[in-house]
Order: sequence, then structure tokens, then C-alpha cells
Amino acid sequence: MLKPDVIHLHNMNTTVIPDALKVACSNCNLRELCMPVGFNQDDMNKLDEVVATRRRVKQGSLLFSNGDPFSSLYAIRTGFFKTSVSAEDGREQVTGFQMAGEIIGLDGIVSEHHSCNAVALEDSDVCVMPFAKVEDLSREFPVLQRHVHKIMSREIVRENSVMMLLGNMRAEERLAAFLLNLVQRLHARGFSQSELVLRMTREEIGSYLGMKLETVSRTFSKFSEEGIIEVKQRYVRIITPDALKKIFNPQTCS
Amino acid sequence: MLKPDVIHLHNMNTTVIPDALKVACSNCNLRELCMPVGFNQDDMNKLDEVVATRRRVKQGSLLFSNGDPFSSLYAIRTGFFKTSVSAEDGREQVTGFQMAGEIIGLDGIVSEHHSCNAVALEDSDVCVMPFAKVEDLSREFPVLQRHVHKIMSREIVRENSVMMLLGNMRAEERLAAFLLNLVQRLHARGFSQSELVLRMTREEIGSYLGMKLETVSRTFSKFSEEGIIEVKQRYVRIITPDALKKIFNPQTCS
DNA sequence: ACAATTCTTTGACTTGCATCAAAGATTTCT
DNA sequence: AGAAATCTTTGATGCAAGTCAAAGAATTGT
Repeated sequence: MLKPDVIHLHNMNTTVIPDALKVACSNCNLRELCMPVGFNQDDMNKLDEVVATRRRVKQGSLLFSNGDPFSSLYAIRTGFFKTSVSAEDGREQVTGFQMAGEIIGLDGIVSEHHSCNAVALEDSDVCVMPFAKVEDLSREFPVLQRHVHKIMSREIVRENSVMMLLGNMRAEERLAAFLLNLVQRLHARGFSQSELVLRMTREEIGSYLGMKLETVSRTFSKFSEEGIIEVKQRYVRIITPDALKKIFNPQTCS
Repeated sequence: MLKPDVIHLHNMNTTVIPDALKVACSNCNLRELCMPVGFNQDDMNKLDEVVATRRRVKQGSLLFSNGDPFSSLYAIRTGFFKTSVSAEDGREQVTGFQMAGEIIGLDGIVSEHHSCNAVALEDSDVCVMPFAKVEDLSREFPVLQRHVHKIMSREIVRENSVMMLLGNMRAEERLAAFLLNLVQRLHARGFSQSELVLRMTREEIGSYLGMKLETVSRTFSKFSEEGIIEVKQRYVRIITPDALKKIFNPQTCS
């Protein structure tokens, strides 16, 4: 199966990466996604301190989970994660899917313990950023401080729009919004605007979108029958993006 | 009608309050809710600078709305707000209800413009905290910095649990969770653990919880018939809190 | 390479909540 | 105080998505 945007690292479950492999933010090709822009080289070198170590997380294993003491934020270097919360009775709600350049762990700040679970959906590699260090450097560099605030605000705004999806939209609208969002984020990372390989199961998509896996599958099939997308298991090609946009938001499209 | 926890201020729609009325954080009885704890008096006096002005917002009017340029966070001194996002086709999703001591406006940081609407559900009074000043003081006072981070993280965690409600719970569970959450927050402000007066309509509750106003009304009636609560329009008394908790979470209760 | 497991699709049937409708209560306006 | 507007309740009916079931496809482990 076609997996154009995957790097597979076959290692132990979750390991600290030796210094030799440590890559400084200043040289990182994801810098534009993770780090504030408009820095001179001196500042950039100091900011390299923010990343203490790197850590590999094997597919299916946890980066952190509910109840774990909070110490660090994580910037995803490669790979793909889901975050979820669980009710006492075991029901699980996927709260997000995160890809390279995105930051996870913000949930842990308030109580010093994580309140959600972060699972790698493929072998992944994260930059560990001890939060105390982030705060120290934020006090020194206003542009970093602003950046951290924006990351948190962006997450709040994202969750607002998920609430809109869950509270007001129908199954087709939810799935259309989901696909458009995923492909847009992948495109920002240099991948195709029209093709993607889903890293998550139908059940995980359903959990995120508040619907059952059967409904996800049926909705994919419906889009496919209508010629809007081509679906072959995890591979999806968007044939008519405008049709998807129209489903998501009938107003702004012809 | 009984309105134990309301202060009505009859003024113009939304006005800046003259300096004479300006109340310093250092003397504010909500300090424990808004401000970090463990401050000496000197620090506290400097922190008073964070609040530039106060502003009254009349019932039904907007504190800010989608698209407004972002400049400040707002700490609610008195009153009650709802925040909402709207889709292009006009559908509205209530994203939260906020009461005294809570902070609104965090959505505006990321794009320098607000992405939601904040409407006063009763005549309200907010402390205007210019965000640039919050950031300046945060760099000077690590404890304030940490406090701001916790407020943002708390909002992320709250939204995670709303996603759980919307994605996984049934109507009765949603309404039970909603009532328990409201009464708990009111209790933390010195009000009754068992009685409350709703500040929002059935439709607004429904929007927040992803259900129609008729379903909200029917669910209230059902709880009432079962002797769990007493409802008379906006007045609600919780008769058997354990029954509500059991509906919300069958596991942790007997 | 084969067996076991996990994931996906599709069909048949059920149900929780939405929709439509109308009356009654409360609040707001003049 | 009376009229108008808004909000709430309740009943009757419909439907989108859930549930149950089973077969087929893909992946994983040995």
C-alpha cells in the first residue's frame, strides 16, 4: 500500500534518543511550524535549549496518559498521534489527531497531571520540551512567549469548531469537514492536496466525530458512490473538493 | 422570582467605568478566582496594573464578537456570559457559560481577532486586561505567567470534556453533567449546592449540549417526575444529587 | 506461509432525538 | 395595566444514526 508520507523507525517502544541524533531547532525543517518566525541566529541558538531530548514512540504506544505527572510539552517531529479522554465507564472520546510540527501536552499544565492520552498512530519521533524551560525562555524572549500563547489559543479555537461539528452538524458534514481539515494540514506540510492515507481506523474517526464506525464507513461509501472521493480502505483521494466544501458549508460555494 | 446571586446594574449598554469606581485586584473579593495565590503586598500592587479599566455590559449585549480585533482578556466581576461560535449558514453553537471570576477572550490571541461571540446573559461588569500588559507582567512575575498558562490549559481541558459529552453521552447524561457542573461552580462562589436560577434559555442550554430546546425541556420534566430535581421555569432545585451523579456516571456512585 | 487477529463493509431492523404544532407562562414594552 | 414578544411545555409523528449481524479484506505474529 502507498504510504508516501511515512517514516518507519523500528525501535523499542519509547526510547530516549542519543545526543548524536539530537537535532537542533535551528536546523529543523519543521521550524516554521513549531517555532516563532523572525528570529536572528543568536536567539535561535539560545532557543535550541528548549528541546531537552527527543523520544521515539512506537506505533500503538502511549506518549503520556491520563494521570501521568506533567513535565513537558511535545513537538511532533515525525509521525502521527491521537489524543483522547475517557469516561469512568470506559467510553473513549478522541479529542484530536496531531501531525508533524504540532504540539501536544497542553492539557497537563493546569493540574500538573495529564488529563488525556496521547497514542502514536504510527512510529513517531517527538521533541521533549520541559515546560519549566519553555516558561523560562518565554520570559526572556517575548516572541517565544507570544508563540506559546498562540499555540494554546489555537487549540481553544480548534476545539470550539469541533464543538460546532459535534453539536450542530450531520454525519456527512462532519466527515466532509474532517477530510478537508486533514488534507489542508497535510498540504501545509508539502503533501498532496487531493490524496491522503488515513492513519486512524474508522472507529477512531467516528469517536472524534461523534458517530459510530458503521456510519463513518457508510458515509465514505456514499461520498464514493457520488463520485466525490475515491476510497480504498485507508487510502482516500478527493476527486471534487468543491463538492466536499459544499457539503460542509452550503453557503460559501456555488 | 428568587434571584439570590444577581446584582442588577441599570446602565447604558456597555460603558467604561470611571476611575472612581475602579477597584484594584488587591482588594477584590474575587482575587482568589482570578489571580494567582501566594503574593506579597508589593507584588499585588504592581499586579493591579493588569486591569486597565472596567466595563459594564448590559444584558443581551455583546462584550466582543467574531471578527473584532483582539486586544484584551476580560475577567468577569459580576454577571454571567455565554460564548458562541457561528457557522456561515447561521447555525450557532454555544461554547460555554462563564460566571464571576472566570476569564474570557482567550480565543482572540491566535489570530489577533476574536473568533467567538461573548454575550452578557445578565447585566455584567468585567475587568479589562490589555493582553500586552498581561504579557509584560507575566515576564516579570513567573507566578502570573504560570497562572495565565493554567487558565488557558483549564479551558482546553474543559473543552475536552464537552467533546466527551457531545460525542458520547445521551441527552439525560448531558443535562445531568451540565447541572452538576453549574451548581459546583456556583457553590465555589458561595452559593447554594442545591438551588440555582438558570441565566440561560432552554435553547441556549440545548445549543451548548447539542440538543434541541424541546429535548432539554422534556429531560427537565423527566428528572422532575422522577423526583431528582424540582423545576419551575428558570429555578432549579437539586433534590437528589446522587441520582444526578449516577445518571452522569453510573460507575462511581452506588 | 499460514493462522489469528483486527479492520471494513453492507444489510436489516430499532430507537433516541428532531421536527412540527399548539397552548400556556413569563417578560418586556408602551 | 394591557399588548406584544419571548420562552416553556407537551403531544404526535418522522428520520438519521445506532445496533446487531455476518462476510470479506488487510494486517500481524509465529
